[in-house]
Amino acid sequence: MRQDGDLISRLSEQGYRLTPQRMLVLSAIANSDHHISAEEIYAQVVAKYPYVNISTVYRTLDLLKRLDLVTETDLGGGRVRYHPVDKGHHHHLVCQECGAIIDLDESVLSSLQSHLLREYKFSADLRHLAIFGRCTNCNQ
Amino acid sequence: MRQDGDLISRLSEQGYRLTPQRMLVLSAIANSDHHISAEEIYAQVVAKYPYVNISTVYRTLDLLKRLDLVTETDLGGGRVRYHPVDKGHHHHLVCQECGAIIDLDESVLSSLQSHLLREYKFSADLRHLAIFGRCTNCNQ
DNA sequence: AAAACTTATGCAAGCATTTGCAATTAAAAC
DNA sequence: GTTTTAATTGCAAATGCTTGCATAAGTTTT
Ligand SMILES: [Zn+2]
Ligand SMILES: [Zn+2]
Ligand SMILES: [Zn+2]
Ligand SMILES: [Zn+2]
Repeated sequence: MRQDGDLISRLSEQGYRLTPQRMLVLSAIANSDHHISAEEIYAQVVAKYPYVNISTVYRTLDLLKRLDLVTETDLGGGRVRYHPVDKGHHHHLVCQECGAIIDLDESVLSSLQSHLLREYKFSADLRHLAIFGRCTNCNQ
Repeated sequence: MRQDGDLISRLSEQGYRLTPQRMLVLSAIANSDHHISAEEIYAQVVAKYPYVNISTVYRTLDLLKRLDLVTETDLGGGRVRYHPVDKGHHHHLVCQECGAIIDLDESVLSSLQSHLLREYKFSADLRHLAIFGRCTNCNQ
């Protein structure tokens, strides 16, 4: 289990207030090793501090995205999932049929990244992508 | 302006009913050359047939996706957009800062596609993708 | 330490999309 | 051509997420 200290210090360095709500959201993200959803974060936060509103959770997530501290990825299942950037970059293949998720090293997309930068001068945000499709089993 | 005949015949070939609602949704998609949203489709449909519900539009879009006749792509702006598959494959680079959209030939992702198939036996659905990031102007 | 200003939160309403269910419509069986 | 069965729709409610606005909490200025 990791500390959430680095996330928290990054926040205060940038001049944002360290409210109890924000600390709890940060904690929930930093201490989760899978890809956590807003509702899971909210449940953890509310357990310790009952008067938090889910919109505060979403606003904190928004802030963390802007500061490049967490990524937001649609892995299917109707809700978006969050992951701390400093826990390492990778991607996922998501089977639309059975829901299976295959993990991918970040290097798989690095040649695409540099191609887009070279040919289109476009700096693509490919930090934590989900690519949908069909796995072997489900592809007939 | 294209005919919607091919979309319609594909539907009936597969044993689905050609209800007025479906015909109007199909028409709206086939006759739009940009990437049309559910609400734009709904507006066009309602103009000709006032008693249609937006959930029917969404259900028809769902059907068309399952039959591989339209793609659904998030190009930003808070609503998803639809495009007929038979109007040609391509992709987009979407600037998160200014909203600019750069068009991409489908070939840009074909080596990724074959890499994923070869190495992971995963058949990725890369028919109409939006890649987010920053354009030259907005990248400092 | 008040006053003035800024930031962050809670609440309620809103938005895009989905879902459950009962009513309608069409196709199939008799 | 009725009855039976299946597909499709409309409606209302639900879901995940966002936004506007007034209150609250924290900072800065005086
Ligand atoms: Zn991941
Ligand atoms: Zn699968
Ligand atoms: Zn397109
Ligand atoms: Zn831009």
